[in-house]
Amino acid sequence: MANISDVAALAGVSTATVSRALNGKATVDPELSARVLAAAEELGYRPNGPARNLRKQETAVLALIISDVENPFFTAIARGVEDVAHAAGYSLVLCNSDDEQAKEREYVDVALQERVAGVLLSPTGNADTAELLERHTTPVVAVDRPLPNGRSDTVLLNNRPAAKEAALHLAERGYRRIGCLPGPSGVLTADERLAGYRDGLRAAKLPSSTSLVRRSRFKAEGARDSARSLLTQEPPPDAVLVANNVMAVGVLETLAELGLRPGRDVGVLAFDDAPWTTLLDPPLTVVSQPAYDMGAMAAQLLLDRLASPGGAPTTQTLSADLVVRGSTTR
Amino acid sequence: MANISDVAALAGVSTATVSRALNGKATVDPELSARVLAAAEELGYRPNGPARNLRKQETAVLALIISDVENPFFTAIARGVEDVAHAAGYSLVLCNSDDEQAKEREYVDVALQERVAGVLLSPTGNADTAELLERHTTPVVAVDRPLPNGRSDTVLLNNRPAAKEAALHLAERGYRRIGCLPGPSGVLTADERLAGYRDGLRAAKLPSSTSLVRRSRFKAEGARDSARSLLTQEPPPDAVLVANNVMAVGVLETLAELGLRPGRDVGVLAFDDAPWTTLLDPPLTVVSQPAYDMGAMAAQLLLDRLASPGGAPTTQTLSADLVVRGSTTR
DNA sequence: TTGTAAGCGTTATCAC
DNA sequence: GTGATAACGCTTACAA
Repeated sequence: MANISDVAALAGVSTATVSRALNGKATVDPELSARVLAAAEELGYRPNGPARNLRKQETAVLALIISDVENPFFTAIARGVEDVAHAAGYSLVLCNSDDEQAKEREYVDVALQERVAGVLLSPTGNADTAELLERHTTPVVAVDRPLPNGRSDTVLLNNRPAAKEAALHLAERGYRRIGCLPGPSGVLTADERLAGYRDGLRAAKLPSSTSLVRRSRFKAEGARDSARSLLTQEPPPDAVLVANNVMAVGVLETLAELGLRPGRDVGVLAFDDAPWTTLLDPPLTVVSQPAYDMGAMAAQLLLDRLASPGGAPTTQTLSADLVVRGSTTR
Repeated sequence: MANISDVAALAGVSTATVSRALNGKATVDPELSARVLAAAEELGYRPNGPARNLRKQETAVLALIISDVENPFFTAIARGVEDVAHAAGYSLVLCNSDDEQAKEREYVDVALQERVAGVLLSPTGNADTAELLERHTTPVVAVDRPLPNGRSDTVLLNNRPAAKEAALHLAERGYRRIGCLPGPSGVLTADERLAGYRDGLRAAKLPSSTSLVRRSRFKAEGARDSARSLLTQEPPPDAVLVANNVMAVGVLETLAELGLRPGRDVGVLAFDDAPWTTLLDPPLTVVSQPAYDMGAMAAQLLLDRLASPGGAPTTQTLSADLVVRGSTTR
């Protein structure tokens, strides 16, 4: 592949001039500049990224490490990040940690090695990763969940109030034994949604019981098992609050298997407003998270941090909206 | 950030020895090696990627450029690619072209500049991109759609027979005016699905008419408009074949707005088996594409090409499965 | 087995 | 306004 010397030779100038011309520096003769551009075009010259990054000690690449590429919530975040990053001249690379601490660790390692300008991360809760990032100077923004040590810019959702509102809504609709599938223990979003759910039950003066809660991974598979175990006990719950849209798929499948109709037999309320939620019969009542905005805001925070490295980390908390549909109507 | 000289100084050896120790070369004294490892650990040393890539003239990174991160079909491909790449020691970076030729062009440019080891691409049909890639030596594999010039390894689906089978299924179920939303004109997958649909109508001796076809982007929005225009004409179609799962969302929304029930009023059959298709009432009949396998196969093809650069490009074609559910039962 | 030093392709500093 | 040249941090002959 052609390098800067090839271009210089063809244009009959020095490599310094090629570099200046190609980077649009003011101080270069228009005629030479034209010759350089023509030569570069002819050779299909593309500057060597690694060499440039090495010399400049910086890259125009951001890394976004999310826990599930197949979850629309995270892909919406990715779009938000990408639009803002792109507008500022940064490329975005996406990495999928699968909610596994080892994979997350590995991708953070790669990002640090490649000296990306900054990292956006929805942390699995791996303390190693947090420590790793803290020891290095690469700016980090946590999205959706905070880093264990909490010493970074962070964009969160007000999970606890949102879950409380959701539980209260179920209570108002006349459901009396409300179950909850909050997601995995130890993940803050899950723990907060569980706490909010309990807040709601308390406020509605409904009995709270551990037998109404099942922890599982944020996956359809785990939710299927949890839902089956929850709904086949005696007495069964008459409603269920589900922590995300992927789990909601598993829950709804289980309801269908058990011959239970959402709303009439069992109230169903899930976090995340996926595109298919309105297609169901009855349509799904959801807690809609501003995923795109969370991504955009996180990217902006990172760009700000790159522009002015000093200063204390900030935490932005966005609000979710309860969108009432048919699955919470008896 | 600590560099190799810092480690060398702390361990009391030369940079060469540090490099050899850290890269597990055999010829290094165990005691020195231990000292190096300890020093590297203490300093939180992480080799500078750009410097290493520059020196070695190679990277262990693959780029996957897909046209829609929010489409489960493409994220499933991404998982297939990632698993295979990861097992072979490569990192995967994901880029989202949004089905826009300019963005695709830009990401290919970035990939070439960064000297990634190889590129996987579901092309938008941009001839520029194809030419760009051809002029450089970076290996490329096309997934789901071929490159315009067709001179690369390629993994495809047998779209035309699959669409024909789908159309025939609708005919067998007694639908007589079968419409089609094949996706954008000029995109091969869309054009092939349209051709297969016409094959099916011909085989079933049903009338084919351009008034039964609406072209649009592979998006819910476009499909909504197309479906409305298709279904409100006189006489309306009694079934519709939809080219992907994202469009299917738009079509199903439109049916609901028009008060039409899938299956009974209008037969609905869509490409892609998204997780939510079984939750609908009636559940959606689909053409299930082996997306994960397509990704895994494409990654393998790329790895093979990296291992042995010579040889003619191959094209692998996978088969889709018709999964019959309720939306094609009257 | 270890160290010295060249070189990967850029950009930036310095003379001219 | 342009050209030589040093430097970025690493790996790898080659020498010791």
